[in-house]
Amino acid sequence: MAEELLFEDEPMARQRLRLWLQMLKSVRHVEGVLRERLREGHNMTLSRFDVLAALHAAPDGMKMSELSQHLVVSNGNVTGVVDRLAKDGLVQRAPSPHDRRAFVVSVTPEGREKMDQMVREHLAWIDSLMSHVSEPDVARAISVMLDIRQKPDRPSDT
Amino acid sequence: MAEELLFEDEPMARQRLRLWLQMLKSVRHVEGVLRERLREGHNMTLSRFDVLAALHAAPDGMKMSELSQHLVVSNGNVTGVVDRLAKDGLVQRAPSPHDRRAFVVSVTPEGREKMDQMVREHLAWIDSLMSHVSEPDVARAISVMLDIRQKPDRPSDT
DNA sequence: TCTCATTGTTTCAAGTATAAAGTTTCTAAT
DNA sequence: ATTAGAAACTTTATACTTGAAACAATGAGA
Repeated sequence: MAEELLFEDEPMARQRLRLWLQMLKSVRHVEGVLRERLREGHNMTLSRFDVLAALHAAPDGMKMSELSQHLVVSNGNVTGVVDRLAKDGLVQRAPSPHDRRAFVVSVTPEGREKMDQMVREHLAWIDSLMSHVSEPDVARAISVMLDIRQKPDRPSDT
Repeated sequence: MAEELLFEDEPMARQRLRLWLQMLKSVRHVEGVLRERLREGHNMTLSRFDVLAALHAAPDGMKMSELSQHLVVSNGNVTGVVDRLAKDGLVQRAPSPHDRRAFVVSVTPEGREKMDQMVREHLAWIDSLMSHVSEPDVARAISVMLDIRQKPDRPSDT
């Protein structure tokens, strides 16, 4: 079988692949650092923190489905993490007043108190981990991340 | 307790946090697409693919520990994934000639044949998913990802 | 040679994650 | 008012992932 032509510009494709691999590595690196510090300092896991942080920033709570979309994880995942957080008294589920299928999850006072401090530390950790990234590079990288989530216009994508 | 001064430049810290959150979302988005396509098209999971791809690019194989460092995952994780890949006949473990504690893992002929095609498709998927990111932005973003993994020089980091 | 901290790997328990299937409720169009 | 389809959520099975503990092998220094 002859070599098929799959790419208009293969060097460009390879460069994009390089970016993808570097993104993966950097995300895993930062996650590792965060995981360790949350565990050591707060007896907290990263996925619990992610859920708590989203709720901490949402004064009126969020629906389960809003949480899973915001965090880009499955519904079943959110169900499990919220279950554990609720068992620890850090979040609470309330029936949605408008939709009897839905729940509004929110941080409890205890959870909020814990998070006020943790969110602050987390911000400092991220700032420090990214201290080598300059202001214009941060802005540019944010816009690249947003571009990646645009729908692709290439035919090879469904 | 009075508000402590934790940041020289809090707006900059918040901007870096924004970047971090966007990185997380984009990585999870791309992972979701890759996961689905690998499952539908090749009955393959993403973590198995990641290991296979690393080995596919390493003609002489890799040690377990090299794999876990390269992929930024734990040793125990690699042990499990390699076990499953070996059971499926896609990779093989050989004792290291230089170190009796170590194994050299490599792709089997069957694994290589499968991967030759899959790697090509994977490249096309990534290229398509990132088609909105221009050449200079890709280059810049790669360098940002590398910067993130430099040791931080700020005091708040251990 | 002995010793001992380190390295390479596996094992295990607990937690995280997905996909698919199931339940209930909602909505829109008859 | 009925009904079909979609949406919100949970449940289940399976797989992944980590951190810590265990073990053997290494290597550097006494």
